[in-house]
Amino acid sequence: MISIKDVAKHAGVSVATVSRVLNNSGYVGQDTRMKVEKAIQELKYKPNEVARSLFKKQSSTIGLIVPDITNPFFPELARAVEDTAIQLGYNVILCNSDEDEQKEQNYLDVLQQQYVKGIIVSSNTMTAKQIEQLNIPVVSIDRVISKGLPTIVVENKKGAMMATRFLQSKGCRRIGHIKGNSGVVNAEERCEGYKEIVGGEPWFEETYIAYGQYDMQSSIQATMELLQRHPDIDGIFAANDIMAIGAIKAAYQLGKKVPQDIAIVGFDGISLSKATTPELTTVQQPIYEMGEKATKMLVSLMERQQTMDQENYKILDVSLIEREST
Amino acid sequence: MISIKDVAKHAGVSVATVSRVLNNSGYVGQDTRMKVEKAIQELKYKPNEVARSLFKKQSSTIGLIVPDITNPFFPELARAVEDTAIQLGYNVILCNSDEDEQKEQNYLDVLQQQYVKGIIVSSNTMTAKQIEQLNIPVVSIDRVISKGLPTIVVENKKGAMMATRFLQSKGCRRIGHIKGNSGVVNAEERCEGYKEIVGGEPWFEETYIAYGQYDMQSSIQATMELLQRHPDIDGIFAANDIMAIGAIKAAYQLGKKVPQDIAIVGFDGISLSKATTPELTTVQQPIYEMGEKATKMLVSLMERQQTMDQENYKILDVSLIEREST
DNA sequence: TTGAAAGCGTTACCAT
DNA sequence: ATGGTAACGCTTTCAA
Repeated sequence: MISIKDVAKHAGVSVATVSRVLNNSGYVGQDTRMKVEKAIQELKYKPNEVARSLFKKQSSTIGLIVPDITNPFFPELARAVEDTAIQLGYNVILCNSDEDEQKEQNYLDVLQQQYVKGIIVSSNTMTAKQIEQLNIPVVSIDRVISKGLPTIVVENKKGAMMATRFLQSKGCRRIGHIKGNSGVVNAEERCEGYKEIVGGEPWFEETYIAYGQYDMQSSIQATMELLQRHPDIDGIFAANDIMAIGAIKAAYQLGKKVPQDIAIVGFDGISLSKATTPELTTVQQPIYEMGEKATKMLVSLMERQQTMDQENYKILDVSLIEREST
Repeated sequence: MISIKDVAKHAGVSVATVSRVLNNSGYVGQDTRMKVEKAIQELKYKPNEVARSLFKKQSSTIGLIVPDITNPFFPELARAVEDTAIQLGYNVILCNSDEDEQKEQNYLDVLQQQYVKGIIVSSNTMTAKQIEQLNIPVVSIDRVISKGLPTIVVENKKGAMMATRFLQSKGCRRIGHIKGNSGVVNAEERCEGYKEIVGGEPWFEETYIAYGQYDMQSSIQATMELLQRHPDIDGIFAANDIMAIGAIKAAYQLGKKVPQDIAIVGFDGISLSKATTPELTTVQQPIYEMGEKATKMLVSLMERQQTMDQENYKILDVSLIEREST
């Protein structure tokens, strides 16, 4: 690979000068600049990012840690982050923590060793202390880690309330909930929202809540059990779209028609929610916007532009999209 | 961040010695090694990957370039690659080329500048020449770039033939095809397989082929047009699962029942193919195995273990999974 | 068996 | 306005 030295030699100047035109810092004469630029062109020189990073103690890369890349919500988010990052001159390393604390810590180490300049993370095991030790900007997305940290989340509780209330308005009398992973903030919040609406109903018991894990398989299982436990259920609010799709499947397997016998609402608004039959009624998160905002927030933190504290904690709104499953 | 110098000082030895125990290379006395290891533990030292890469001119990272991360096939593949890479001591940078030659080239540059040690790529625009210039091992996955390159693909044509023949065996008399992106190798192969079976039928015309782009939106559109053009179609082979799901949607919108009025087969076997109603009959690719094999192949190339040439071009088998859409 | 020092490709400081 | 050079953290000769 061709280095700055080669360029310097080719242009008949010192490496310092080449470096200056590269970063346009310091003084460079008009014609000297021309000569150097010509040399760069001719040799097709590309600065070595590794050497740069070593010196600067930071790279032009940001890390993105997601819990499960096979959940379609995260590729959509990743896509937004990547687009925005590229546009702002950064690359992204995508890491899949698999909801595993060990793996997560490993990736944190790796990213730090790679001198990433900042990290966007969706995690429930990570602690504020852990993040401080990193000594680089971190933005939490989709899941709150701590009130003090830069964060992009949505109105989970409100969205859940909207969904549940909507089921009521559709005439549902017994509404069950398929909850996401226990311990995950947004799963808890969505569950709270659900309870807020139906918790006071005379029929309500905790057994109307089934425990899934934000994936389809667990949801099918959980829904089956739920519907066998309470055959009178005529409405289900699932904590994410993939689980809602699983719930639809489970309902069919038990011979129940959606939405005639049972109405189902999801959460997320992944593009797949339009792909099912029936199409899924869901609480739409502004996924792309979340990724975009998080990235911009991170970059402005990395570049230490002024950022009012209040600007660093954004709770985005959600909206209910009525489709065929209700 | 704490460096090798700190460790050396703490252990009362030279940096050279610390480096030796780190890489266990060269001679290190038994007790010296102990001292150093203790120091490493106590200081929680982690070698700086950037500095290492700079010296070695290669990092312990591999690149993975996929055309579209929002197509569920690729996250599943990425997951397999990542798992395997980690296990073998490598990290992966995931890049999304968006089927865009420009972006692809940009990522190639970036990866090279980061001294990645190897790349796994799914591309149709990349040329063998382009890859040679990289001077690092590259494994092509899912799409053949050139016969001479290390490659992992599946029996696309055979799979397509199986799918089409299967539709015939189910009694379909007019079978249409939703093709993937024009110019993409596997889309062409799957189309060929389809034609191989029905190309000779008296009813067949080119207009039984509709042009999609491996995503749902384009497929809905294409299927609509196809079914309006040929209302007699009672079977559709879609070139991937997402398009098959789109085809199901389109059929419903035109008031046709699947599988009663029209049978539909997909290709890929993404986990979502089980999620639809009706569940999708599809040609299953061994997705995880593909990612795993590609990664192992790449790593063995990177580490220059002996690799018989014949071992570097693998065409994996596919299998038809019959479910409810046929 | 161990240490000193050169070098990987950059950048930034200090001279000139 | 330009060049020389130390330094970033590491590995690997070369000597001792």
